[in-house]
Amino acid sequence: MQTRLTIKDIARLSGVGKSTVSRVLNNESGVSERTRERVEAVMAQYGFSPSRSARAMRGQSDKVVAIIVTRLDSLSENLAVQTMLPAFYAEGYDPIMMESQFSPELVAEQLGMLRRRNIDGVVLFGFTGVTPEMLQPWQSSLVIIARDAPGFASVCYDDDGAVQLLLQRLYELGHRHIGFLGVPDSDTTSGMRRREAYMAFCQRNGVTPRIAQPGVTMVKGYEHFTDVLTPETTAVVCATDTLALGAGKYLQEHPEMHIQLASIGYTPLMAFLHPEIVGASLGYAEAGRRAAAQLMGQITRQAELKQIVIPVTLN
Amino acid sequence: MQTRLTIKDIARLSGVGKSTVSRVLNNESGVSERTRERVEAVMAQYGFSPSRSARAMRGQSDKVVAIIVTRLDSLSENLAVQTMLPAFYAEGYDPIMMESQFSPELVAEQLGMLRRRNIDGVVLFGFTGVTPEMLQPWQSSLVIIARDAPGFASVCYDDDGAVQLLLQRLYELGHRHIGFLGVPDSDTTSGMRRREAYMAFCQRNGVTPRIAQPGVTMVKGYEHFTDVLTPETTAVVCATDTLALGAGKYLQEHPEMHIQLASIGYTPLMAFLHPEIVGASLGYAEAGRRAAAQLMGQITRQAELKQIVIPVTLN
DNA sequence: CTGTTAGCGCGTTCAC
DNA sequence: GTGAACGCGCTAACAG
Repeated sequence: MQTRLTIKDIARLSGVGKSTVSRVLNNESGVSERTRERVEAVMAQYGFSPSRSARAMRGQSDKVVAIIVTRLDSLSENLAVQTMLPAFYAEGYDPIMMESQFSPELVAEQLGMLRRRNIDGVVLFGFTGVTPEMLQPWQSSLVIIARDAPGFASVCYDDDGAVQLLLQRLYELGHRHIGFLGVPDSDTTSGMRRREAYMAFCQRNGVTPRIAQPGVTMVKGYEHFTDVLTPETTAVVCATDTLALGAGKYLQEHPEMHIQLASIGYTPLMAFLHPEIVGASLGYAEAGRRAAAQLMGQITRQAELKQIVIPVTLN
Repeated sequence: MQTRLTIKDIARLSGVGKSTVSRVLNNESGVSERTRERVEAVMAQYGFSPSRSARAMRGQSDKVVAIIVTRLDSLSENLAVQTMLPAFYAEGYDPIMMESQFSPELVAEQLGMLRRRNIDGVVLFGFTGVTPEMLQPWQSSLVIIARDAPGFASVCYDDDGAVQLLLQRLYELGHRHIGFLGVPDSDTTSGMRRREAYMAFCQRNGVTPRIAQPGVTMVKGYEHFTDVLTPETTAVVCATDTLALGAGKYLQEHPEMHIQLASIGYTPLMAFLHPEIVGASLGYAEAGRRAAAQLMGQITRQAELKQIVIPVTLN
């Protein structure tokens, strides 16, 4: 591997000083149009690109951000990451990935390591157990997704709106006895918040609530589907698509039941297996875009720490 | 943010010279036990960690590797990445992620960018269209997964073995008329290779082959499932779990058919939806581990470019 | 407008 | 064994 050429070489090759090359590189003013063009031509010709490490050492930033997902095989998070990556690359930032596995301790450790590495920013997929304290050092260079924390930038999903949207649709379709298959309250957003939104709707519309919060897995959805059924029940809202898959399997095995399912989260898999389900999309892709944009704003322009809520859409 | 302390500070604080600290840092010999301990104590006390950028500038390596997945939402690839990440972190390497979206052009572009960035190594999830030529510059610091290329290190799945294992099992179960629902030959491994393995088995065992290769999606599996059926057919092998999900749905809607499904790839989703399916696991997690180990070996110890094949297991 | 100079934090000779 | 000096590629301050 031949030694890469440096800013000095470019300077020599284009007959100028190093600092002029540096100025051109950073689009600084104070360089005549002619020299700028000449230098740029030489750089292009030799395919020159400055050493990241050297710049990082002078400035502060090594232009690296971290994305901490809860689980690499979480479909929803992947959809968000998918839109994040190009956004980061477009700004010249390298995204490194980590997996928190829903462990607050692991996150604390990872954040520590990232701080020592002098990383520029972090996108963290939140979950129950991450406390504002552990995020404190990152306040100005962190965006948290799926959770909000006071004083931090965040991109959240509209749990409340999603539940309302689904219930309203079911209501319009004539359903008056609607059960709710949910996640335990220990999960703030997908658990408690969605349940509360359901209860609020019931109260407003004189619907008798019927709730079960068995867990997060397909199996739980399958086994506890009947928990939310009364003889009058004609529809059930599932708090997550995973639960909905469980419920869907139960219904498939009981074709006589004719219960309308609704679900927060609508994946291609669900569209294929259960096209009849009414689904609400939380806008993962959009969340990724917004999170990346927000973080870049904070890093490069001290943008204010906004709390963003992604609008829901019905499928 | 207060200015981080440097090797110089540590030197001053422990009453030695910079180079001694440097030696301790790199575990070099030629430092008395006493001073080493003293310096290490100081480093620990102040939580010192050397600047990556500065080291990168001196040596070659910035200790960054890239992982190029085809799609972020590919479950199989995620399982491999999941085991890769800790392996990289354990060696002090930061893994940055990219998505190729099955586009050879994109990969070429990404590899170019990575080369300019002076990245240490790449794990590439292969697919049809990536040519050895574009990988050439990376020969010594690349591991390709799911494809093999002559002269490159690779970690491959045992397509042949998986098909054989499944067919053999079905055969043992008494099935003699077994169809094959596959992926088009344009995909070398999951398409052609698996089909050929099927045909070879049929030939050896006097089974009449019955093949369809409609595509890769669930919908294709669903719509073309009947293509591989004859009145005698009692079992069907699906080349991928995605196809199997499609076929499974078809069977669920036709409970009278009683056809035994078998599939390459066995996910929790499938275990839940279709526990009756005979599945072969390709060993994604193991592949991730091996790939990371192989790459680290190549980078740090010029390990030879091995072509690794992960053994299949039956579920 | 442009070239020169001085470091950034670290690794690497060299002398001591 | 250990420290002082030098330079990596780049940016920032200062001269011209």
